[in-house]
Amino acid sequence: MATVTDVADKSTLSEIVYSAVRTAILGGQLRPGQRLKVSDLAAEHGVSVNVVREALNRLTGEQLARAEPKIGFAVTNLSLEDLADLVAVRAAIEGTALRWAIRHGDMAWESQIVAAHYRLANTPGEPPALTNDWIRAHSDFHAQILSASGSPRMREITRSLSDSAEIYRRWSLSLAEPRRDLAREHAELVDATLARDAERAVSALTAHIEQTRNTILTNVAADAANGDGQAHKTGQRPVSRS
Amino acid sequence: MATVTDVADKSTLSEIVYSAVRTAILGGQLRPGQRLKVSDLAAEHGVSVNVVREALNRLTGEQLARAEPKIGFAVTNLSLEDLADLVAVRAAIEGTALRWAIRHGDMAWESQIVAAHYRLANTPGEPPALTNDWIRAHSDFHAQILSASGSPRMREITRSLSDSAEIYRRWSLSLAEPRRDLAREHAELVDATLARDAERAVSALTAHIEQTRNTILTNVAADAANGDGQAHKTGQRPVSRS
DNA sequence: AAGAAACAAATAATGGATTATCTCTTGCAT
DNA sequence: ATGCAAGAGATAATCCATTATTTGTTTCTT
Repeated sequence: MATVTDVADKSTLSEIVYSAVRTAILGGQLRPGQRLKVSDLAAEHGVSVNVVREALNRLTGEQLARAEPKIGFAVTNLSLEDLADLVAVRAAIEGTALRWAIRHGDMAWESQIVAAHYRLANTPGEPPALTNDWIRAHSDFHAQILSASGSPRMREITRSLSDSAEIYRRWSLSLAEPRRDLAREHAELVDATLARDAERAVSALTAHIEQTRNTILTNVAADAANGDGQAHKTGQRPVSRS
Repeated sequence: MATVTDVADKSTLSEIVYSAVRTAILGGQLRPGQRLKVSDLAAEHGVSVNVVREALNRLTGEQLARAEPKIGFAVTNLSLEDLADLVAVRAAIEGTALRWAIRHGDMAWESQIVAAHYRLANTPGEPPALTNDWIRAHSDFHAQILSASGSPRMREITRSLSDSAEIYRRWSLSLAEPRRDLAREHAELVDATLARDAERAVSALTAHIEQTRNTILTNVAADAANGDGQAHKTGQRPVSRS
């Protein structure tokens, strides 16, 4: 990580650290469950511990991190239960947002979808390679589709859910990726959305979201079958076995 | 506010301050848009500025407060646009949560609804009086109804939306309250929910939520008709007129 | 060998001082 | 009377030292 002094910015130091740590969490450099040591982060970013604590408290408010008194901070952990919950909630809420977008969206919105889909389809790095560029294009694609919901609060909620999904995707990065026609899934979603067919669009979105979960669950099962050796190799195992 | 040293607790000081400020925001003592002066809060709570800054950063992560670099923190502001958005989002998302609860809920859940409804119906302080006890009982009532959704994330999202609604309710506290049969609205919601009639229950919930908005909007219109004199009397006017 | 206790090292949490910036007030120019 | 600039006061943001607590290691006991 670049130290803060390398970055020309008008924000406070704590906002800079907040953004950097947030990016590191979403990007997988900071793993779910990983302890966030204030003094280490302060040294890395060249700031004092208070600045880091402020940033981590803000991430705690966003639930990307957890604060435990006297123990410190850690990246919020993953679990299979939470993944199932996330998928169900995403399908429901993003389905609603998509319906709203289809109802409210205009031509500009449609053109943004087409453009985002074009970018996604032409960005290398689709799973299992999974580059940062592809993840960003994928995120943007989904955000654009929901962007005409007309609801700032819905946008914030779906953004937060999408962030969580990204963390799960990052976590499964090191696992084998079953074959899957992502491009067809995306195209179907775009097609239904541009056709203003809410039922079909929501069905496509739901299937897409649930397929991602299935992919991760399949990977977890495969990982468990490989035994402890591989689990150790992939770092701290974030998924509860209870 | 009690100073921190008066409170016997195992939490960190910053968590104690976070809770106190959060309660003050939700309770209306800290008004929407109000500046949160770090040194004043530190003096009130008998802690250092760093502790307060940590607490305020966490509230910022939760969007109950906003941080503006070099300017400081303020309670998140209200607007008519946001109120409309909040109501639409609540109706949609709580409707989904209610459907899930009706699908998953058991006898224990039903008994909790009946109990919470009983408490609400027998707690004095219904609008326009609007006591803390009534607000708490009302909050609990709604939370219990959704509690069997089986989704921790849905619970968190609806809790956050409910908090926002409470701030809007608090803000409208000083305004006249049109007549409304709240008891009937609540009873209808309980009746439909216990009957496991999802359509009717969601319809009742939506109507209830939207009626609250209508109440607030009516109050705003009445307040505007009263002119600037009364606006000054009720303190800082939080609603944008743009 | 396993468990408990003692000790050392690392880390969390906080207070208070310092510096930078913003806000408010006063004085001057038009 | 109005607007702008300068100065004072208030506040935001950060640093660093200190204290308390947790974690890890070593030693002792059974």
